[in-house]
Amino acid sequence: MSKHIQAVRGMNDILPDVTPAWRYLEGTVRGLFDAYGYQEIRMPIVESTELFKRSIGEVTDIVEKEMYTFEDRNGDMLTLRPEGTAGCVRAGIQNGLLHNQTQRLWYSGPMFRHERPQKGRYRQFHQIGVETFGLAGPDIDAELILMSARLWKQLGLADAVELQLNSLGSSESRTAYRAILVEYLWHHADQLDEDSQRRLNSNPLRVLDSKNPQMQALIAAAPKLSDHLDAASREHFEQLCALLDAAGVRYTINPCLVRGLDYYSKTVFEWVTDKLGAQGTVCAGGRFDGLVEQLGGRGTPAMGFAMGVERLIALLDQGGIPQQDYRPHAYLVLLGEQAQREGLLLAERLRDAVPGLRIETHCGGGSFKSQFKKADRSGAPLALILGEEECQQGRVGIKPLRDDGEQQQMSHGEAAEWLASYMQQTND
RNA sequence: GUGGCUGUAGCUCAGCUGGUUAGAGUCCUGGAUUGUGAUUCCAGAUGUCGUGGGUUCGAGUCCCAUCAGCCACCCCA
Repeated sequence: MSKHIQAVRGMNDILPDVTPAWRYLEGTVRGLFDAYGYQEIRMPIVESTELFKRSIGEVTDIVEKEMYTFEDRNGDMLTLRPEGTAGCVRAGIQNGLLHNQTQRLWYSGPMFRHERPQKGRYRQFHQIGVETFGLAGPDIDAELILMSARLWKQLGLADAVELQLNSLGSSESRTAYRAILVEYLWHHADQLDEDSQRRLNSNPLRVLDSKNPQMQALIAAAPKLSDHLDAASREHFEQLCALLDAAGVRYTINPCLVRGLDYYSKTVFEWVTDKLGAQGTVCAGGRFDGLVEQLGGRGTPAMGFAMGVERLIALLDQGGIPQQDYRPHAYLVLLGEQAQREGLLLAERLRDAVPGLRIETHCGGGSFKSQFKKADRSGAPLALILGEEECQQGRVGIKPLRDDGEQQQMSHGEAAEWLASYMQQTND
């Protein structure tokens, strides 16, 4: 084993047995975004380290100890993106997409964080994300949540996830509350556990989210974020809730829901599941009205979310995905030298004549017996047979492998028609 | 970064308190059928027992280190 080079820890191969699930998810998501008028954007995987420091926050875990950062040959510090929002905002500013206009964008791709791998958590993982720009109201917040809710319905996951919602207030009121909270916690520093003492510096609001039972009394007595919301944020949040109520989307208001990235303000939300162990957040996002300006653009309201693809795939695996059939319709079996020469050409002609037809051509010779075995394994419902006899007569055999229909011989032209009508009958 | 559990054929696993040439199922290949698959029967192929050290007359089995996987903490999608 040591002679073999292994994949880098926490970076997984996505093998053919799961790629159908990935395609199903990606296809469904694309259709969903089209239905809401969102446009795709693709950003580089590598960005300046500075971008993430300025957006995610210098003292967050992500920036302090989880980024894959390296020096480029010319001395620039670069980082494999740990999330998508920063790059999306950068791309928007750089290309003038955010200047005095509205954008609804989506992206998907790999992200990198150097964490200890665990169920639902990998060093290379995939996110599908959505960002909107130039829209300040609770209506866009609601649209994003409705869109995600529709996705769960389409994927058959509606019963597996639940929505948690909170408001952090404007960046000003959040900052003010943060100071009040820090002061409170500072006064009780002796009662803080080790994690919370660390969070006091990095992300004090996260102390409220502690799972430690011994911290609960202290947390319960702490000043409440909701009591320190500015009036505009409170109204924004109430309107969002009303929109969700009207749409019949159920949610739980979780006053401890805080999110780890510095740029969030006002609305934050998470879709969580109890079916994936410790990494239960499947989709999360929020408003980041200050980020565009922070990255050098003109002040622009923004709201987005990201989904963890591996986690969604894991959920889909539990519920079973619809039979998306990428298997061939027909497996072409070839016996004899002439057939081996003509087989590839016959397959090409059939693909020309019958759009959408999936044919797997046998390569590499072997007995009829072994070829039929492979035909069976391929999952194809039909075997096409080209042997010496068929070659001489200019014909081809078609044998159903999944029902007890008779094997038939026909001309190549007839075979094309037969296959076309077969595909129509089976609605494929 | 911290802790617990696990590493034996491509895959799923057995291998008792250390004792000769390391096993099963599956998969793969060939045959029983000179041109017909999933069943059955027969035969065959495949392992540096994760890696490196140590203890021992002898290590898959015990000890240490290391790497990887899983789970939890932490973090977060």
